[in-house]
Amino acid sequence: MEEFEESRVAKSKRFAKMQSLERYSLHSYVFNYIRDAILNGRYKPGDALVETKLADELGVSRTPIREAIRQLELEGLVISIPNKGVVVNGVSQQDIDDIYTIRSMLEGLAARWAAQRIDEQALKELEEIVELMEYYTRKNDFDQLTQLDTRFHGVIYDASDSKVLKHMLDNLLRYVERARRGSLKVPMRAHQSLNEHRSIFEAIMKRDAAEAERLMAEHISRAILNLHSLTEQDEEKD
Amino acid sequence: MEEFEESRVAKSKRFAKMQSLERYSLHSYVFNYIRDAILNGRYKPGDALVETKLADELGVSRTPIREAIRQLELEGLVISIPNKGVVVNGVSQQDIDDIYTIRSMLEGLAARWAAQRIDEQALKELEEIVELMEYYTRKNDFDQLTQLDTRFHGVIYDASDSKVLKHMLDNLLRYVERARRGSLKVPMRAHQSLNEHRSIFEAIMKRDAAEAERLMAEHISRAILNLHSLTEQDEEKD
DNA sequence: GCCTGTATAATTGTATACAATTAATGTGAC
DNA sequence: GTCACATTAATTGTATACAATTATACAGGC
Repeated sequence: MEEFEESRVAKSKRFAKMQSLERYSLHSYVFNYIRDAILNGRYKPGDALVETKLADELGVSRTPIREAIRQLELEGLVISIPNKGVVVNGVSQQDIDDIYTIRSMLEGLAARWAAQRIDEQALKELEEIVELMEYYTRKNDFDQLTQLDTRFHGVIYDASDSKVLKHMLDNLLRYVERARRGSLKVPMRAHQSLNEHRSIFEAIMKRDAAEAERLMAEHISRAILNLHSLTEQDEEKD
Repeated sequence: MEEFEESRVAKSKRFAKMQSLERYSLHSYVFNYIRDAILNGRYKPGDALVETKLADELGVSRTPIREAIRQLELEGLVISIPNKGVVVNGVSQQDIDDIYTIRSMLEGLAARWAAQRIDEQALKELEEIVELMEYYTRKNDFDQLTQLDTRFHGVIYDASDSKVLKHMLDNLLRYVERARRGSLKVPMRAHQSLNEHRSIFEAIMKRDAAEAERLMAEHISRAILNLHSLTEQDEEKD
């Protein structure tokens, strides 16, 4: 009896370690695991997700697996057929293109509202970010630039002061995260991107909502164009 | 032993009855139940959602409750703090306004893509819907009109041929469902709405994507304006 | 062969048991 | 009184047990 108890404790310790720093609950860990697997193409569209197999694979019980699957279902990453199972839905290139089109509109809206509502402190933060972007663009530090890009847009989301808009944009970003990472890793695009960020910042500073919206929408559209030229190059290389 | 078994069977029969025609799983039933309670204001922002209490209230175990809560969390309707609990987030009037603004953009995009991609069959279906709308507008049958409105937009979502756009619009519609129901229940608005629907249909038929987008965006914007004038009237009444 | 029904296995759906964490309650020192 | 600390209760997190449904395999009839 005693041994059994201890083995359970040891088991739970093992997970605490596995999750390392993250003290989140298992279902969020499972959610991220499966989501990444789908977004990275390890789980392919049409693949069946069997709860017991996932539970074995991740070393957890079915309960957190199910919780995660219910969330993936809502995100549209999997499709669940009651009493039968769930299959991976995946994200096609067409989906990513659509997301960028949608993002360009919604980011534009965020910039418009931000221009109307931003306070001095957030404005100052934006300015700092742009300055740091200049610095790291000169240094070709793409990791820092990607982080700053995320922060720049994040500040604007917050400044737009719309819970729902921020929520939607956060979700969309997660979908294209992988695509985004590669996007800035081209010096020319980094320079162009810097100029666009500066223009957007200036429009917001001048409280020119229409201009901020236009520039931001263009900025996102250019990002997807850049992404296309990248993948075309990759295809040529292959 | 036998009695125990039977009581369990009886219990599950009871649920089959409770859910009546719907053969969905309990978690989806719970999800809808809590979502409606939040959207209707029965559960107010800040309220704590305790799993055991909900389980008692709905006569189910904690498992489906948890699955539903995880989904509500992703929708942003509740906020979950690990190991502490979840609190209702709710949907404010500002949120609804924001959703309409976002919807006007995304519905516009859907109309644009629909104009470019719709096939003859869907076009015919749209035409039929508009004709039925004329009929029921004359008859002042608001329930039928609301249904037709849903169908009209649904056909356009499908015709836009974008999985992600359709998914997002479906979600947005759920949020404002309650607001929408009241919207058409004013004869004048119904007539105006009919004209707008006809114009949108014609633009799509002519494959005029830009015009379809513009008209649709305006259509949704007018809906929220109409909604505002309604609530103002209500406030005057009180 | 191929349909059809039937037993069996696999899988999902739900409930419950137990562990871990957090909230509350109470008790003694000062 | 109130602070600190221990104790208990309430609640969430996870695992497991069992029920219900669906898929699979197989035998017999035609």
